[in-house]
Amino acid sequence: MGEPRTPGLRAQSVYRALRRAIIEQALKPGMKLPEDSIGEQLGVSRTLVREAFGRLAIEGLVELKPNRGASVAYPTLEEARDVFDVRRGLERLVAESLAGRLTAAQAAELEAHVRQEEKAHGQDGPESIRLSGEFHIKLAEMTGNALLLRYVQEASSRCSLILAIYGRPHSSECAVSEHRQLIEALRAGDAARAAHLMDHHLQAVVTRALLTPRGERDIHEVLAPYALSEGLNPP
Amino acid sequence: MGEPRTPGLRAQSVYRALRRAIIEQALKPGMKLPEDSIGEQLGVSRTLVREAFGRLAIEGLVELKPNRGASVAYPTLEEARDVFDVRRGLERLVAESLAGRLTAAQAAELEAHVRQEEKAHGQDGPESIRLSGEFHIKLAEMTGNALLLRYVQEASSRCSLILAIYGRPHSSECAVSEHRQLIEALRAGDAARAAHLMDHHLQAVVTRALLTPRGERDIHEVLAPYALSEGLNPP
DNA sequence: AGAGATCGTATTGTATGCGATTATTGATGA
DNA sequence: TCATCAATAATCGCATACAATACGATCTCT
Repeated sequence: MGEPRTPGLRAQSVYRALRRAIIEQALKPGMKLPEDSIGEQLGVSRTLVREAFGRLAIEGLVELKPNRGASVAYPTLEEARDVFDVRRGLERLVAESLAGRLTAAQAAELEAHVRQEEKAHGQDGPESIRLSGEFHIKLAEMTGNALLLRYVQEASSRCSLILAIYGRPHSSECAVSEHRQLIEALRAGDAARAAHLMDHHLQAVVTRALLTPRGERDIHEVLAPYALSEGLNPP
Repeated sequence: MGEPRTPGLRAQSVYRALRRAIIEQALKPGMKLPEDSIGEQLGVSRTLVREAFGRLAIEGLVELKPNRGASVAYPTLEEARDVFDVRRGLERLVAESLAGRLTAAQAAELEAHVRQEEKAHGQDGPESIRLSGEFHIKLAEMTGNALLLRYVQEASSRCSLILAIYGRPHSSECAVSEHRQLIEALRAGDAARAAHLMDHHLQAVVTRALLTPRGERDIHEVLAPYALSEGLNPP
């Protein structure tokens, strides 16, 4: 009836739904994802759910183990570092591509966005995080490079997952002032400075947010300190 | 009987087979890929073929149009530029990550590889192209960054496809001397110089190889000049 | 009581089937 | 002769069906 009859669209919908659910932590890292129940929940067959899992696995949002099904990814700290490193490289490229090539309209849009960020800075609900993420996506879009955009989006969503696991509770991720400086450098056409700013900005995000591992993966890691404090000797 | 009984492995095999076939141009850009016949050819059902198509589509090696099925991707020149730009950014990151961190064994491996390239330089069969591609993959592997490796591989295979379409017939892609210089900079731990060399190396690849569009997408473009020369007036 | 074997159930991997959409070919009329 | 159109065949999107595997509970034997 009201269902989308367009082919391939339902597959896309399933993918997007799961993606959002993971990023917003409705589905928590490590959580099991049975094909059956999810398909039922979403009103599609396992086929489409599997298809979505495939894409999400490639993007690093779900883990896919043979004969054991899918679960929300739980990146290790090492993987987290890798992702941030790549993201820095990609976004530096964004900055370089954009330096001196921003139209007036684009610059205005970015500044409007930053003003929004500033407004949302007080309450640190998910709003603030979402906005600072979108700033980077907007920049990537403005390069006009579709592949670059895709990679930045991918890295960005993985970062969300990572911060959900290892991030400090109330780290407001991106400092608004850093975004402002960046825009200024882009306007001035100073590619080197823009790249440098972006690099340090993302570096700062890491050190601000990604230091304290909280919430551990499995019993082992959780209990290890207790065992030690009792003089036990776990394998 | 001899078939892989391991689950998920056949899916992987289909993906790899198609991927290789595309990169080696056994399947030419633009070629239609019917699920049925390919599955039959490979001895699997359409399901697995579709799965492979999905991955390949994400990687930009096949195009997937709704209700029209899959075909080998035929990147536009603009997309080609995008891919090369991103690749440059990624490999620059590779160079920076590796500078001053190469073990003796790694350096030796790279030099051995370059010697092989030199040897194969005379005959410019697919051997030479494969080797110069593998050099870059090897570098990415040595960073130990799995995501970076994946992106470089992806960009690299897309570049193969692009060069197959737009590349000059006998451009030996990578100059061996440039690879040598790069290794030297990495050894010396000069990150800036290594990044710079990599950047210009890839830039050089583009200008050397990617200038003349040859081989057109469809009947239209192929026949247009003939039509004109005969005074015909196609729409 | 505890370790190990056995069976049942849940879930995955892959194939197949059905309806829908698109391409193609042959027929018809201007 | 060329364009238009209808019927047929090919192909796709998705759901379902079936086989294989893994997990858990019970049962047995020591």
